[in-house]
Amino acid sequence: MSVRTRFAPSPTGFLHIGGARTALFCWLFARHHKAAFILRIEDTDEVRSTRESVDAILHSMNWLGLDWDEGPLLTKRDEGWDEKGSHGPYFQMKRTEHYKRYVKQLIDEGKAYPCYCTAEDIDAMRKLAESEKRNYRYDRRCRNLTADERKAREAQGKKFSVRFKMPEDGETVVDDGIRGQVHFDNKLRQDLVIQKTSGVPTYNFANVIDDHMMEVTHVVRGDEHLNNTPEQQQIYSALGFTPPKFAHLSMILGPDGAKLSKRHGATSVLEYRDQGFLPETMRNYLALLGWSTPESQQLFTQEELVAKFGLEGCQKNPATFDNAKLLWMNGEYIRTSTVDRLLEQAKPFLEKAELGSVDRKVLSTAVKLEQEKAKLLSDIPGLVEFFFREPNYDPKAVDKVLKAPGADKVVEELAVFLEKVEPFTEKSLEDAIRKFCEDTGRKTGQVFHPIRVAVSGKTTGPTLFGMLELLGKATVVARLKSAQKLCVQA
RNA sequence: GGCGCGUUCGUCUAGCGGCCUAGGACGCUGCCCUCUCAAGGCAGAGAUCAGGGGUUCAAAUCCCCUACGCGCCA
Repeated sequence: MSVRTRFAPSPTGFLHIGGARTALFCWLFARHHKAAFILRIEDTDEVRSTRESVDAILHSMNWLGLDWDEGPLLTKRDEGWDEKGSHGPYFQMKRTEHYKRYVKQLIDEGKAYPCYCTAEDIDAMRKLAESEKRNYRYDRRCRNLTADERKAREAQGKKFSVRFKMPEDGETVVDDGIRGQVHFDNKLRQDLVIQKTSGVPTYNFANVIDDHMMEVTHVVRGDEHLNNTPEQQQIYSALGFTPPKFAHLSMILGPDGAKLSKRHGATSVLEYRDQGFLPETMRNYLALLGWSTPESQQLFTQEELVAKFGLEGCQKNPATFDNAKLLWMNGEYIRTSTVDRLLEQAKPFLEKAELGSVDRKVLSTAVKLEQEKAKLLSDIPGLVEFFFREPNYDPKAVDKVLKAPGADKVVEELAVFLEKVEPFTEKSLEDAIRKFCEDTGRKTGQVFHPIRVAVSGKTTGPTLFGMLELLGKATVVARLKSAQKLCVQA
């Protein structure tokens, strides 16, 4: 049988880092096994589900390069999303008839039952248990009602939820792909609600029906679902379905050890994009959060990731998200990226800095000169800006370098000297300026630094002569001249 | 509170009974390279493997208990 797997997010918010990590692992698992990868939207939370969230999830996955074989299409139309795949629909709210059918089947077979207890009833039971210092567990008072008793309640117009009958003894063993066998004592389990009074199925039920109907063979999901798995497995067998293989991923924690959340700063995938991270960085970094190879390899191409990924390498304990390492990795990817790709990825940032329509060739060379310094795509505009407009003189740089003794003379003399350098290229500039140092008896540092600051406004920057060449003679000379007034000591 | 999961450098991790005086990566420190900044190279600090009991000739690795963290249910 062919392998099929899925990612099944609830559209109750943007795709956060934890969700993205789960999506990535599902996707890697699928691609590694050449399996079908399904994207299913679990929108049964009528209150919190939004269309914006669906959109955000779709676009986040698309940005990360996680493509799916079945599920909603990326672009939304007025009436919703078109879908692809033969096992749809892929929105749970479009599948309610199936859930109802199976709920009915379970009731008819005596494997589930209507429960007429109201929220108040449940609350009272809970309070009582608390006052008696007992653990609350639904007392199953509706489990064995006779047909007449049910009729009577319905005649009173009582609404009901539907509960699944858990076995009263024995144990349920979950054979987890990451954790191994996990044993659960059936006695201690609840009769899970599978359909709410609204008629909408609960997560744990819809999930089972869909995974079965979509012929999912492997479920890779977050740790928070491990505790629901015994109930789900019992539902599978009550329905005569073969359960899929489960694998539960550990959680991702914030720097303080608590589950990663909004108060830790950026948590949405798209926020990382907007900060200037490359999708390949996110993919690579997230893959390393809870997964590793025996060699502890750090950097992977997309293909390597797919080829090497496996559940064996997955960590059981939660991982803390580390921004410093993420940043390092992004620098790594920026450095090894082609300039063209960088330009394309940095486009929104360049446009924002009004460098969107600047000479492409100059920009390309400027980016190449500065590439190794950028940690974020959003660093790029600031690094190349001075090639296109008058520099912002950093006061510290001016104080330290231009106001240094003798700097004024250097700047003044060079404005004249560089006028004569021909051709105005990196190589001949270096030769000429070095010779200038020699002839005037100056150390190279005494000359190089003032030029740099006069021309770029900063003490840091790319290789001096390459920078001068790109700037061009006219600009260089003009800036040296205008910088002379900055050299005057107060 | 019950149940479940987890615990190796600050962080991500390697390790599946002897190769461990615990390896790699990020970060940190220093040196080298050098026109600055980066990048790169080299070196270094950093983990009594949560604690305690076993099992074994031998345990980070197997078993038990405790502590702590997290999750689910309530």
